[in-house]
Amino acid sequence: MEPTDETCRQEELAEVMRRRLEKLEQLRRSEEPFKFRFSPRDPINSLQEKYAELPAGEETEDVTRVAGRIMGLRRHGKATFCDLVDFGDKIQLLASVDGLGEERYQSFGMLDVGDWLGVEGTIFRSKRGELTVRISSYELLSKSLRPLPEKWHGLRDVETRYRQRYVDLLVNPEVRDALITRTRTIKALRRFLDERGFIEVETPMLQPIPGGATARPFVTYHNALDMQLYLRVAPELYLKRLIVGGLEKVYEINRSFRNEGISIKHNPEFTMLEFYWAFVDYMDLAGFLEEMLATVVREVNGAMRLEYQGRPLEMSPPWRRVTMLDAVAAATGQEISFERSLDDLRELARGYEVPSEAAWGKGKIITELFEKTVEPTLFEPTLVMDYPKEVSPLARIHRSNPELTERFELIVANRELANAFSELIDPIDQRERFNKQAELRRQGDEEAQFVDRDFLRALEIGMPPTGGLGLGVDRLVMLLTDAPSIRDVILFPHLRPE
RNA sequence: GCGCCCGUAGCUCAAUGGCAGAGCAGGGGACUCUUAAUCCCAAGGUUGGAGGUUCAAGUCCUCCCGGGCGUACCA
Repeated sequence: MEPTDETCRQEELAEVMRRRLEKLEQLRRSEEPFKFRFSPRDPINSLQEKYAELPAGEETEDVTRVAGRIMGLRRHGKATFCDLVDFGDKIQLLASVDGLGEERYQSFGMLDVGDWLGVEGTIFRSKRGELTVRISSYELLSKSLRPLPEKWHGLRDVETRYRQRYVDLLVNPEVRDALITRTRTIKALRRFLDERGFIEVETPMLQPIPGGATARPFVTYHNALDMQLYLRVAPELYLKRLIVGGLEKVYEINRSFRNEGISIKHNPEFTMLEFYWAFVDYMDLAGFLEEMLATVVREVNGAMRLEYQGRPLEMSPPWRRVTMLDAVAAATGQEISFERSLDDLRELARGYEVPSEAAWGKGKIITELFEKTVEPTLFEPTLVMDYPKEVSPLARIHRSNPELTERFELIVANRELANAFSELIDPIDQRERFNKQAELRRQGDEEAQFVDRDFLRALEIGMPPTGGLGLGVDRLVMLLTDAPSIRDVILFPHLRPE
């Protein structure tokens, strides 16, 4: 983009901007309109706290320096009230001929809503009860050239909110609140794991073989190495290598990328927590997950009861546990087991508008039936236990049923929030599972997993019994912020270029 | 991908197929405790883009661009 062209075009289009550019030029003749610093200063929230008890109409001699963005101007001839905001906190300023003198008051009139301003003055509380700084001196810190959205209705246009998140953040406080809830959630997760001896690590996002999830990857290219690379769909296989390497408790909170459709629940890049813990199995993980989320919800939300999209959502453990087979049996009123024939199950699935593909086995059909008939009914937290082997190529075979794995998912508000299993540590079995996936891939399944020979080599070195868990952080934050869309908890959701 | 809906001034929104409007912001003026300040005046538009139907299109039709929701794939 050519800045001059863009500026000229704007000049023709927007009178507001043309006038501000003129002001800027005029200012440049007497001062630098983009200052280097304004320090020291008092944060506005600290002043609001310090003077919370100051009664209306009461003056102080206390001198303060504050800096922030002008979010409102109310001019009354020889006095002007001004709303100044820093980090979301507001304080009122009073500029007057009395306080500034004719000349400085005159040039105060050059300021616009949106400008960054630094002032010095004394604190008082106005007759109407507003904490106010009586300005004795001020300086423009940075000139704003574009107008902000209307003060009352704000910025509503969804597209503009996503594209110009910097404006959205200024005028829609709930965006800032959601962002803060997000960082508090992630900090609470970190603290919980750190306190229990987990080590945070970072593993490759650029991977020669994308593994750890059944999903289509993004493809990219490394010039110097002349090779294709993939953006990771999960950190799983690398974290498990670390377990092999003797790091017995590891976790990573970071982005993964999946080349799939965008929806209210899906962004192409999303944040996942994955942790791996040696010597425990999936039953241990189930209890640990309950404790972890209970702790996080209590820390971030205060109470264990949330409200999500108009419905009460009780997060207190213990959560309901049900096996996938029992859940599907209950939903269909039929006995669900691997004793039934493939055709039989296929016929049943058809009855629920689940058209099964030729390559699907019994496990896949049952899982699809689950997603169609059960998942939409699970609002309160539910641990769905024992997923079929066919759809779980990295999970260990169930100790009491070879068709199943020791795997559970946590479903909350009709969506998958976490996924965990007793890890498959048998290299011979893992090789067979990879080969099966490779076969599906040859048959055209683009989401089937790749054979990762180095990962197999790691398993052959020897991996201890391990439990591993992945948690969708964005989705957890959605619950905690009552957000209908994942875009509400991601600062810059993916959009097509303007 | 597919289906439905939306796109009008900087922002928020109006306008039976019949002269494109309002509030806020911005401009000029009055005003020294206001806070959605108030009052007076003036200005602001290629109705997302390109075609078409019509005496006449913001409005109807086709295509394109962007967005939202649903659906499919998935966490």
